[in-house]
Amino acid sequence: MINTKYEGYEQPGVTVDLAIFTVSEGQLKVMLVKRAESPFQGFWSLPGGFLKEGESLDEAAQRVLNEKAPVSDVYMEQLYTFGAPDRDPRSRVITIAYIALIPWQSLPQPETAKVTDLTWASVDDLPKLAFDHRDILDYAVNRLRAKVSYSNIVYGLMPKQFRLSELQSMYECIINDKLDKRNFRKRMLATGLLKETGRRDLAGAHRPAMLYQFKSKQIVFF
Amino acid sequence: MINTKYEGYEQPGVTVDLAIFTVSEGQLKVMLVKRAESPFQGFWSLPGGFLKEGESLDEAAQRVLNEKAPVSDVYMEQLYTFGAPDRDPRSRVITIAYIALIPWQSLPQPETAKVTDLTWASVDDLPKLAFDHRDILDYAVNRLRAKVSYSNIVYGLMPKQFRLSELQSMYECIINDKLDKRNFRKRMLATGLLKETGRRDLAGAHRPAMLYQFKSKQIVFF
DNA sequence: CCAAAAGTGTTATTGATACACCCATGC
DNA sequence: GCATGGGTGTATCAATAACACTTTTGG
Repeated sequence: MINTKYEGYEQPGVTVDLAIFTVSEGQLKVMLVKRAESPFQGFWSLPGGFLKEGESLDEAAQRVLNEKAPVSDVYMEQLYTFGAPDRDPRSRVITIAYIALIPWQSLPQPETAKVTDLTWASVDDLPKLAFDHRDILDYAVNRLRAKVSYSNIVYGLMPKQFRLSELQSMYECIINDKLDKRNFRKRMLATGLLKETGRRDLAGAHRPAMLYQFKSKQIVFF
Repeated sequence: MINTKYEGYEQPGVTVDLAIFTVSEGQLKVMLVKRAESPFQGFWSLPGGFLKEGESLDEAAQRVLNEKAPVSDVYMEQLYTFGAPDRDPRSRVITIAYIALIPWQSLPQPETAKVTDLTWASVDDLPKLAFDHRDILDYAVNRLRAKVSYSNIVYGLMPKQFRLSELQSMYECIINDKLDKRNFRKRMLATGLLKETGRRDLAGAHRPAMLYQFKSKQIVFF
Protein backbone atom coordinates (compact mmCIF):
# COMPACT_ATOMS: atom_id res chain seq x y z
CA MET A 1 0.00 0.00 0.00
CA ILE A 2 1.36 3.39 -0.99
CA ASN A 3 0.81 6.44 1.12
CA THR A 4 -0.88 8.78 -1.27
CA LYS A 5 -3.83 9.58 0.92
CA TYR A 6 -2.65 13.08 1.54
CA GLU A 7 -2.15 14.04 -2.09
CA GLY A 8 -5.61 15.49 -2.40
CA TYR A 9 -7.87 12.67 -3.49
CA GLU A 10 -11.30 12.94 -2.04
CA GLN A 11 -12.00 9.79 -0.10
CA PRO A 12 -15.21 7.94 -0.90
CA GLY A 13 -17.91 7.17 1.61
CA VAL A 14 -17.94 3.64 2.98
CA THR A 15 -21.10 1.74 3.79
CA VAL A 16 -22.15 -1.81 4.52
CA ASP A 17 -25.26 -3.29 2.92
CA LEU A 18 -26.89 -6.53 4.00
CA ALA A 19 -28.73 -9.23 2.17
CA ILE A 20 -30.63 -10.74 5.09
CA PHE A 21 -32.26 -14.01 4.11
CA THR A 22 -34.91 -16.14 5.65
CA VAL A 23 -37.22 -18.86 4.37
CA SER A 24 -40.95 -18.83 4.94
CA GLU A 25 -43.95 -20.18 3.06
CA GLY A 26 -41.57 -22.29 1.04
CA GLN A 27 -39.80 -19.27 -0.38
CA LEU A 28 -36.38 -17.74 -0.01
CA LYS A 29 -36.96 -14.18 1.11
CA VAL A 30 -34.82 -11.14 1.66
CA MET A 31 -35.37 -8.17 3.94
CA LEU A 32 -36.03 -4.88 2.18
CA VAL A 33 -36.47 -1.45 3.73
CA LYS A 34 -38.22 1.50 2.15
CA ARG A 35 -36.09 4.58 1.61
CA ALA A 36 -37.46 7.65 3.35
CA GLU A 37 -35.17 10.13 1.64
CA SER A 38 -33.79 11.03 -1.75
CA PRO A 39 -32.20 9.59 -3.78
CA PHE A 40 -34.47 6.68 -4.64
CA GLN A 41 -37.05 7.96 -2.15
CA GLY A 42 -39.85 5.45 -1.75
CA PHE A 43 -37.81 2.66 -3.36
CA TRP A 44 -37.08 -0.58 -1.60
CA SER A 45 -33.44 -1.20 -0.72
CA LEU A 46 -31.19 -3.50 1.23
CA PRO A 47 -30.64 -2.43 4.84
CA GLY A 48 -27.34 -0.65 5.21
CA GLY A 49 -25.47 2.19 6.81
CA PHE A 50 -22.25 4.11 6.91
CA LEU A 51 -19.24 2.64 8.64
CA LYS A 52 -18.63 4.34 11.97
CA GLU A 53 -15.41 5.36 13.58
CA GLY A 54 -13.60 2.61 15.44
CA GLU A 55 -15.91 -0.06 14.10
CA SER A 56 -14.73 -3.06 12.08
CA LEU A 57 -16.62 -4.04 8.94
CA ASP A 58 -18.10 -7.07 10.64
CA GLU A 59 -19.20 -4.93 13.58
CA ALA A 60 -20.84 -2.44 11.26
CA ALA A 61 -22.74 -5.23 9.55
CA GLN A 62 -23.78 -6.63 12.92
CA ARG A 63 -25.00 -3.20 14.03
CA VAL A 64 -27.07 -2.68 10.88
CA LEU A 65 -28.55 -6.12 11.34
CA ASN A 66 -29.50 -5.46 14.93
CA GLU A 67 -31.11 -2.15 14.03
CA LYS A 68 -33.57 -4.08 11.89
CA ALA A 69 -33.86 -7.40 13.70
CA PRO A 70 -33.14 -8.01 17.38
CA VAL A 71 -31.52 -11.40 16.89
CA SER A 72 -28.28 -12.85 18.14
CA ASP A 73 -26.19 -15.80 17.01
CA VAL A 74 -26.75 -15.10 13.34
CA TYR A 75 -24.75 -16.51 10.48
CA MET A 76 -23.07 -13.68 8.61
CA GLU A 77 -20.34 -13.48 6.00
CA GLN A 78 -18.80 -10.81 3.85
CA LEU A 79 -20.02 -11.11 0.28
CA TYR A 80 -18.28 -8.67 -2.04
CA THR A 81 -17.40 -5.00 -2.27
CA PHE A 82 -19.18 -2.85 -4.83
CA GLY A 83 -17.54 0.38 -5.91
CA ALA A 84 -18.66 1.57 -9.33
CA PRO A 85 -18.01 5.32 -9.43
CA ASP A 86 -21.61 6.21 -10.20
CA ARG A 87 -23.40 3.73 -7.98
CA ASP A 88 -24.58 6.54 -5.69
CA PRO A 89 -25.79 9.63 -7.56
CA ARG A 90 -24.85 11.96 -4.68
CA SER A 91 -21.18 11.19 -4.28
CA ARG A 92 -18.66 8.42 -4.35
CA VAL A 93 -19.70 5.62 -2.02
CA ILE A 94 -18.35 2.11 -1.93
CA THR A 95 -20.22 -0.57 -0.08
CA ILE A 96 -19.13 -3.81 1.51
CA ALA A 97 -21.99 -6.24 1.07
CA TYR A 98 -22.78 -8.97 3.60
CA ILE A 99 -25.02 -12.00 3.67
CA ALA A 100 -26.94 -12.84 6.86
CA LEU A 101 -29.20 -15.82 7.52
CA ILE A 102 -32.01 -15.83 10.06
CA PRO A 103 -34.39 -18.66 10.91
CA TRP A 104 -37.93 -17.49 10.29
CA GLN A 105 -38.87 -18.69 13.78
CA SER A 106 -36.35 -16.30 15.36
CA LEU A 107 -37.96 -13.25 13.81
CA PRO A 108 -40.44 -11.15 15.73
CA GLN A 109 -43.73 -11.75 13.97
CA PRO A 110 -45.17 -8.80 12.03
CA GLU A 111 -47.91 -8.63 14.70
CA THR A 112 -50.88 -6.37 14.37
CA ALA A 113 -48.91 -3.14 14.10
CA LYS A 114 -48.46 -2.52 10.43
CA VAL A 115 -44.85 -2.00 9.51
CA THR A 116 -44.83 -0.45 6.09
CA ASP A 117 -41.17 0.45 5.74
CA LEU A 118 -39.87 -3.10 6.06
CA THR A 119 -40.82 -6.18 4.09
CA TRP A 120 -39.65 -9.68 3.25
CA ALA A 121 -39.69 -10.14 -0.50
CA SER A 122 -39.36 -13.43 -2.32
CA VAL A 123 -36.10 -13.39 -4.25
CA ASP A 124 -38.05 -14.62 -7.27
CA ASP A 125 -40.42 -11.68 -7.19
CA LEU A 126 -38.55 -8.50 -6.39
CA PRO A 127 -39.60 -4.90 -6.77
CA LYS A 128 -37.29 -2.33 -8.33
CA LEU A 129 -34.48 -1.66 -5.89
CA ALA A 130 -32.49 1.47 -5.11
CA PHE A 131 -28.89 1.99 -6.23
CA ASP A 132 -27.18 -1.18 -7.49
CA HIS A 133 -28.92 -3.26 -4.85
CA ARG A 134 -30.38 -5.58 -7.42
CA ASP A 135 -26.86 -6.50 -8.56
CA ILE A 136 -25.78 -7.03 -4.98
CA LEU A 137 -28.78 -9.20 -4.28
CA ASP A 138 -28.29 -11.30 -7.40
CA TYR A 139 -24.70 -11.85 -6.36
CA ALA A 140 -25.84 -12.81 -2.87
CA VAL A 141 -28.47 -15.27 -4.06
CA ASN A 142 -25.95 -16.93 -6.36
CA ARG A 143 -23.46 -17.28 -3.53
CA LEU A 144 -26.07 -18.70 -1.20
CA ARG A 145 -27.42 -21.18 -3.73
CA ALA A 146 -23.92 -22.37 -4.58
CA LYS A 147 -22.81 -22.65 -0.98
CA VAL A 148 -25.81 -24.70 0.05
CA SER A 149 -24.59 -27.56 -2.12
CA TYR A 150 -21.12 -27.85 -0.61
CA SER A 151 -21.58 -26.77 3.01
CA ASN A 152 -23.97 -26.96 5.92
CA ILE A 153 -24.72 -23.24 5.65
CA VAL A 154 -28.46 -23.91 5.93
CA TYR A 155 -28.01 -24.34 9.66
CA GLY A 156 -28.27 -20.55 9.72
CA LEU A 157 -31.85 -20.79 8.54
CA MET A 158 -33.04 -23.65 10.73
CA PRO A 159 -34.64 -23.43 14.17
CA LYS A 160 -32.86 -25.15 17.07
CA GLN A 161 -34.74 -28.38 16.55
CA PHE A 162 -36.26 -29.62 13.35
CA ARG A 163 -37.55 -32.65 11.51
CA LEU A 164 -35.41 -34.06 8.72
CA SER A 165 -38.28 -33.34 6.35
CA GLU A 166 -38.07 -29.68 7.33
CA LEU A 167 -34.36 -29.66 6.63
CA GLN A 168 -35.02 -31.21 3.25
CA SER A 169 -37.66 -28.59 2.43
CA MET A 170 -35.12 -25.91 3.34
CA TYR A 171 -32.65 -27.28 0.82
CA GLU A 172 -35.34 -27.71 -1.79
CA CYS A 173 -36.64 -24.21 -1.69
CA ILE A 174 -33.18 -22.67 -1.78
CA ILE A 175 -31.95 -24.69 -4.73
CA ASN A 176 -35.42 -24.77 -6.33
CA ASP A 177 -35.40 -28.49 -6.93
CA LYS A 178 -36.80 -31.69 -5.44
CA LEU A 179 -34.55 -34.14 -3.62
CA ASP A 180 -34.94 -37.87 -3.00
CA LYS A 181 -36.00 -38.44 0.58
CA ARG A 182 -33.95 -41.57 1.27
CA ASN A 183 -30.79 -40.31 -0.33
CA PHE A 184 -31.15 -36.98 1.42
CA ARG A 185 -31.48 -38.57 4.86
CA LYS A 186 -28.59 -40.91 4.24
CA ARG A 187 -26.31 -38.08 3.16
CA MET A 188 -27.28 -35.74 5.97
CA LEU A 189 -26.82 -38.34 8.68
CA ALA A 190 -23.55 -39.44 7.07
CA THR A 191 -22.06 -35.96 7.57
CA GLY A 192 -22.14 -36.61 11.29
CA LEU A 193 -23.19 -33.01 11.88
CA LEU A 194 -26.65 -33.86 13.17
CA LYS A 195 -27.78 -35.47 16.36
CA GLU A 196 -31.12 -36.77 17.49
CA THR A 197 -32.63 -34.80 20.32
CA GLY A 198 -34.69 -37.74 21.54
CA ARG A 199 -37.73 -35.51 21.35
CA ARG A 200 -40.44 -35.98 18.80
CA ASP A 201 -42.65 -33.56 16.98
CA LEU A 202 -46.18 -34.54 17.98
CA ALA A 203 -47.97 -31.97 15.84
CA GLY A 204 -50.26 -33.25 13.12
CA ALA A 205 -52.36 -36.30 12.48
CA HIS A 206 -49.52 -38.59 11.57
CA ARG A 207 -46.57 -40.50 12.89
CA PRO A 208 -44.45 -38.17 15.08
CA ALA A 209 -41.07 -37.25 13.62
CA MET A 210 -37.75 -37.39 15.43
CA LEU A 211 -36.38 -33.92 16.08
CA TYR A 212 -32.74 -33.24 15.22
CA GLN A 213 -30.31 -30.45 15.91
CA PHE A 214 -26.87 -29.49 14.63
CA LYS A 215 -24.06 -30.65 16.87
CA SER A 216 -22.20 -27.38 16.35
CA LYS A 217 -23.05 -24.02 14.84
CA GLN A 218 -19.92 -24.07 12.71
CA ILE A 219 -19.92 -23.92 8.97
CA VAL A 220 -18.39 -27.04 7.45
CA PHE A 221 -17.56 -27.73 3.82
CA PHE A 222 -18.32 -31.13 2.36
CA MET B 1 -28.25 2.07 2.50
CA ILE B 2 -29.08 4.96 4.76
CA ASN B 3 -27.96 8.46 4.04
CA THR B 4 -25.98 9.32 7.11
CA LYS B 5 -22.83 10.40 5.34
CA TYR B 6 -23.39 13.98 6.14
CA GLU B 7 -23.89 13.51 9.86
CA GLY B 8 -20.25 14.08 10.63
CA TYR B 9 -18.57 10.68 10.51
CA GLU B 10 -15.06 10.90 9.23
CA GLN B 11 -14.79 8.69 6.20
CA PRO B 12 -11.98 6.17 6.08
CA GLY B 13 -9.36 6.00 3.37
CA VAL B 14 -9.90 3.35 0.72
CA THR B 15 -7.10 1.40 -0.90
CA VAL B 16 -6.68 -1.68 -3.03
CA ASP B 17 -3.94 -4.20 -2.27
CA LEU B 18 -2.86 -6.97 -4.61
CA ALA B 19 -1.59 -10.46 -4.06
CA ILE B 20 0.10 -10.99 -7.43
CA PHE B 21 1.09 -14.61 -7.88
CA THR B 22 3.37 -16.40 -10.25
CA VAL B 23 5.11 -19.76 -10.24
CA SER B 24 8.81 -20.16 -10.89
CA GLU B 25 11.43 -22.65 -9.83
CA GLY B 26 8.65 -24.94 -8.71
CA GLN B 27 7.41 -22.47 -6.14
CA LEU B 28 4.33 -20.35 -5.75
CA LYS B 29 5.57 -16.79 -5.38
CA VAL B 30 4.02 -13.46 -4.59
CA MET B 31 5.17 -9.97 -5.51
CA LEU B 32 6.34 -7.83 -2.63
CA VAL B 33 7.43 -4.21 -2.68
CA LYS B 34 9.63 -2.49 -0.15
CA ARG B 35 8.05 0.44 1.64
CA ALA B 36 10.01 3.66 1.25
CA GLU B 37 8.12 5.61 3.87
CA SER B 38 6.81 5.31 7.39
CA PRO B 39 4.92 3.49 8.74
CA PHE B 40 6.60 0.14 8.29
CA GLN B 41 9.45 1.83 6.42
CA GLY B 42 11.78 -0.78 4.95
CA PHE B 43 9.21 -3.56 5.39
CA TRP B 44 8.00 -5.66 2.52
CA SER B 45 4.35 -5.22 1.61
CA LEU B 46 1.80 -6.11 -1.02
CA PRO B 47 1.57 -3.63 -3.88
CA GLY B 48 -1.35 -1.27 -3.38
CA GLY B 49 -2.61 2.24 -3.67
CA PHE B 50 -5.44 4.58 -2.88
CA LEU B 51 -8.60 4.48 -4.91
CA LYS B 52 -8.77 7.44 -7.27
CA GLU B 53 -11.71 9.58 -8.24
CA GLY B 54 -13.88 8.17 -10.97
CA GLU B 55 -12.15 4.82 -10.90
CA SER B 56 -13.91 1.53 -10.18
CA LEU B 57 -12.34 -0.93 -7.76
CA ASP B 58 -11.35 -3.26 -10.58
CA GLU B 59 -9.79 -0.36 -12.46
CA ALA B 60 -7.81 0.67 -9.41
CA ALA B 61 -6.50 -2.86 -9.02
CA GLN B 62 -5.61 -2.97 -12.71
CA ARG B 63 -3.78 0.34 -12.40
CA VAL B 64 -1.76 -0.80 -9.40
CA LEU B 65 -0.89 -3.99 -11.23
CA ASN B 66 0.29 -2.12 -14.30
CA GLU B 67 2.44 0.22 -12.22
CA LYS B 68 4.44 -2.82 -11.12
CA ALA B 69 4.20 -5.13 -14.10
CA PRO B 70 3.50 -4.08 -17.69
CA VAL B 71 1.30 -7.04 -18.53
CA SER B 72 -2.11 -7.29 -20.14
CA ASP B 73 -4.74 -10.01 -20.18
CA VAL B 74 -4.18 -10.94 -16.57
CA TYR B 75 -6.51 -13.00 -14.43
CA MET B 76 -7.72 -10.91 -11.53
CA GLU B 77 -10.48 -11.28 -8.95
CA GLN B 78 -11.59 -9.45 -5.87
CA LEU B 79 -10.58 -11.36 -2.75
CA TYR B 80 -11.95 -9.77 0.41
CA THR B 81 -12.16 -6.40 2.11
CA PHE B 82 -10.13 -5.80 5.24
CA GLY B 83 -11.21 -3.05 7.57
CA ALA B 84 -10.01 -3.54 11.15
CA PRO B 85 -10.00 -0.06 12.76
CA ASP B 86 -6.33 -0.23 13.67
CA ARG B 87 -4.94 -1.90 10.59
CA ASP B 88 -3.19 1.33 9.55
CA PRO B 89 -1.52 3.18 12.45
CA ARG B 90 -1.93 6.56 10.76
CA SER B 91 -5.65 6.70 10.22
CA ARG B 92 -8.62 4.62 9.30
CA VAL B 93 -8.00 2.83 6.02
CA ILE B 94 -9.95 -0.04 4.58
CA THR B 95 -8.53 -2.05 1.75
CA ILE B 96 -10.11 -4.14 -0.95
CA ALA B 97 -7.73 -7.02 -1.63
CA TYR B 98 -7.36 -8.60 -5.06
CA ILE B 99 -5.69 -11.70 -6.41
CA ALA B 100 -3.83 -11.52 -9.74
CA LEU B 101 -2.12 -14.34 -11.61
CA ILE B 102 0.74 -13.83 -14.06
CA PRO B 103 2.59 -16.47 -16.05
CA TRP B 104 6.27 -16.30 -15.15
CA GLN B 105 7.09 -16.14 -18.85
CA SER B 106 5.11 -12.90 -19.26
CA LEU B 107 7.17 -11.08 -16.68
CA PRO B 108 10.07 -8.87 -17.69
CA GLN B 109 13.13 -10.68 -16.45
CA PRO B 110 15.00 -9.07 -13.55
CA GLU B 111 17.81 -8.32 -16.05
CA THR B 112 21.12 -6.96 -14.98
CA ALA B 113 19.74 -3.82 -13.38
CA LYS B 114 19.30 -4.61 -9.72
CA VAL B 115 15.81 -3.88 -8.54
CA THR B 116 15.93 -3.85 -4.78
CA ASP B 117 12.46 -2.53 -3.97
CA LEU B 118 10.57 -5.37 -5.64
CA THR B 119 10.88 -9.10 -5.07
CA TRP B 120 9.10 -12.37 -5.66
CA ALA B 121 8.91 -14.27 -2.38
CA SER B 122 7.94 -17.91 -2.04
CA VAL B 123 4.68 -18.07 -0.14
CA ASP B 124 6.26 -20.72 2.08
CA ASP B 125 9.12 -18.46 3.09
CA LEU B 126 7.85 -14.97 3.71
CA PRO B 127 9.52 -12.06 5.43
CA LYS B 128 7.64 -9.95 7.96
CA LEU B 129 5.09 -7.89 6.11
CA ALA B 130 3.72 -4.40 6.73
CA PHE B 131 0.24 -3.74 8.09
CA ASP B 132 -2.05 -6.80 8.04
CA HIS B 133 -0.63 -7.92 4.72
CA ARG B 134 0.31 -11.30 6.10
CA ASP B 135 -3.34 -11.94 6.92
CA ILE B 136 -4.37 -10.80 3.46
CA LEU B 137 -1.79 -13.01 1.84
CA ASP B 138 -2.75 -16.06 3.88
CA TYR B 139 -6.34 -15.50 2.85
CA ALA B 140 -5.26 -15.17 -0.78
CA VAL B 141 -3.16 -18.34 -0.75
CA ASN B 142 -6.01 -20.29 0.79
CA ARG B 143 -8.42 -19.03 -1.84
CA LEU B 144 -6.02 -19.85 -4.65
CA ARG B 145 -5.23 -23.34 -3.39
CA ALA B 146 -8.91 -24.12 -2.94
CA LYS B 147 -9.93 -22.74 -6.31
CA VAL B 148 -7.29 -24.72 -8.17
CA SER B 149 -9.07 -27.93 -7.30
CA TYR B 150 -12.48 -26.99 -8.63
CA SER B 151 -11.72 -24.65 -11.54
CA ASN B 152 -9.30 -24.07 -14.38
CA ILE B 153 -7.92 -20.97 -12.67
CA VAL B 154 -4.36 -22.11 -13.34
CA TYR B 155 -4.73 -20.94 -16.92
CA GLY B 156 -3.81 -17.56 -15.47
CA LEU B 157 -0.36 -18.88 -14.62
CA MET B 158 0.37 -20.80 -17.82
CA PRO B 159 2.10 -19.51 -20.94
CA LYS B 160 0.13 -19.56 -24.21
CA GLN B 161 1.41 -23.02 -25.10
CA PHE B 162 2.57 -25.68 -22.72
CA ARG B 163 3.24 -29.35 -22.29
CA LEU B 164 0.78 -31.36 -20.20
CA SER B 165 3.64 -32.16 -17.86
CA GLU B 166 4.13 -28.43 -17.30
CA LEU B 167 0.46 -28.06 -16.50
CA GLN B 168 0.73 -30.92 -14.05
CA SER B 169 3.75 -29.34 -12.36
CA MET B 170 1.77 -26.14 -12.01
CA TYR B 171 -1.00 -27.94 -10.16
CA GLU B 172 1.48 -29.85 -8.05
CA CYS B 173 3.37 -26.88 -6.80
CA ILE B 174 0.24 -24.92 -5.98
CA ILE B 175 -1.43 -27.70 -4.03
CA ASN B 176 1.91 -29.02 -2.74
CA ASP B 177 1.23 -32.61 -3.67
CA LYS B 178 2.09 -35.13 -6.37
CA LEU B 179 -0.50 -36.23 -8.91
CA ASP B 180 -0.74 -39.40 -10.97
CA LYS B 181 0.33 -38.66 -14.54
CA ARG B 182 -2.21 -40.83 -16.33
CA ASN B 183 -5.17 -39.77 -14.25
CA PHE B 184 -4.18 -36.14 -14.52
CA ARG B 185 -3.99 -36.24 -18.32
CA LYS B 186 -7.29 -38.10 -18.55
CA ARG B 187 -9.05 -35.61 -16.34
CA MET B 188 -7.61 -32.53 -18.04
CA LEU B 189 -8.43 -33.70 -21.53
CA ALA B 190 -11.88 -34.77 -20.37
CA THR B 191 -12.73 -31.19 -19.38
CA GLY B 192 -12.63 -30.28 -23.05
CA LEU B 193 -10.94 -26.99 -22.19
CA LEU B 194 -7.64 -27.84 -23.85
CA LYS B 195 -6.73 -28.24 -27.45
CA GLU B 196 -3.62 -29.53 -29.16
CA THR B 197 -1.70 -26.89 -31.03
CA GLY B 198 -0.15 -29.44 -33.39
CA ARG B 199 3.23 -28.02 -32.45
CA ARG B 200 5.73 -29.95 -30.42
CA ASP B 201 8.28 -28.89 -27.88
CA LEU B 202 11.61 -29.98 -29.32
CA ALA B 203 13.75 -28.87 -26.38
CA GLY B 204 15.63 -31.53 -24.46
CA ALA B 205 17.15 -34.89 -25.16
CA HIS B 206 13.94 -36.84 -25.19
CA ARG B 207 10.75 -37.46 -27.11
CA PRO B 208 9.18 -34.10 -28.07
CA ALA B 209 5.97 -33.25 -26.20
CA MET B 210 2.74 -32.09 -27.77
CA LEU B 211 2.01 -28.47 -26.94
CA TYR B 212 -1.47 -27.56 -25.72
CA GLN B 213 -3.35 -24.35 -25.14
CA PHE B 214 -6.61 -23.37 -23.45
CA LYS B 215 -9.52 -23.03 -25.86
CA SER B 216 -10.77 -19.98 -24.00
CA LYS B 217 -9.39 -17.70 -21.32
CA GLN B 218 -12.55 -18.04 -19.27
CA ILE B 219 -12.65 -19.39 -15.78
CA VAL B 220 -14.77 -22.54 -15.58
CA PHE B 221 -15.82 -24.49 -12.50
CA PHE B 222 -15.75 -28.26 -12.56
C1' DC C 1 -60.38 -47.34 8.86
C1' DC C 2 -58.52 -43.46 6.57
C1' DA C 3 -55.34 -39.68 5.74
C1' DA C 4 -50.80 -37.90 6.33
C1' DA C 5 -46.19 -37.79 6.96
C1' DA C 6 -42.23 -40.84 8.93
C1' DG C 7 -39.11 -44.12 8.15
C1' DT C 8 -36.27 -47.59 5.81
C1' DG C 9 -32.36 -50.92 1.70
C1' DT C 10 -30.86 -52.51 -2.49
C1' DT C 11 -29.25 -52.15 -7.13
C1' DA C 12 -27.14 -49.71 -10.99
C1' DT C 13 -24.29 -46.22 -12.62
C1' DT C 14 -20.72 -43.10 -12.48
C1' DG C 15 -16.56 -41.12 -11.26
C1' DA C 16 -12.04 -41.58 -8.79
C1' DT C 17 -7.99 -44.11 -7.79
C1' DA C 18 -4.14 -47.20 -8.22
C1' DC C 19 -0.77 -48.93 -11.02
C1' DA C 20 3.82 -50.21 -15.07
C1' DC C 21 5.54 -50.39 -19.38
C1' DC C 22 6.99 -48.91 -24.20
C1' DC C 23 8.24 -44.70 -27.19
C1' DA C 24 10.86 -41.01 -29.45
C1' DT C 25 14.46 -38.16 -29.30
C1' DG C 26 19.50 -35.99 -28.40
C1' DC C 27 23.84 -36.90 -27.23
C1' DG D 1 22.98 -47.47 -26.68
C1' DC D 2 21.64 -44.89 -22.91
C1' DA D 3 19.41 -41.26 -20.45
C1' DT D 4 15.33 -38.42 -20.37
C1' DG D 5 10.84 -37.24 -20.22
C1' DG D 6 6.42 -38.48 -23.32
C1' DG D 7 2.70 -41.18 -23.80
C1' DT D 8 -0.85 -44.85 -22.95
C1' DG D 9 -5.21 -48.68 -20.53
C1' DT D 10 -7.41 -51.47 -17.15
C1' DA D 11 -9.22 -53.10 -12.84
C1' DT D 12 -10.87 -51.78 -8.32
C1' DC D 13 -13.24 -49.00 -5.21
C1' DA D 14 -16.23 -45.30 -3.57
C1' DA D 15 -19.85 -42.16 -4.17
C1' DT D 16 -24.06 -41.01 -6.22
C1' DA D 17 -28.65 -41.82 -8.15
C1' DA D 18 -32.83 -44.31 -8.87
C1' DC D 19 -36.54 -46.44 -6.89
C1' DA D 20 -41.65 -48.27 -3.39
C1' DC D 21 -43.47 -49.96 0.45
C1' DT D 22 -44.54 -50.32 5.59
C1' DT D 23 -45.24 -47.77 10.04
C1' DT D 24 -47.29 -44.74 13.36
C1' DT D 25 -50.19 -41.55 14.75
C1' DG D 26 -54.79 -38.39 15.04
C1' DG D 27 -59.23 -37.90 13.86
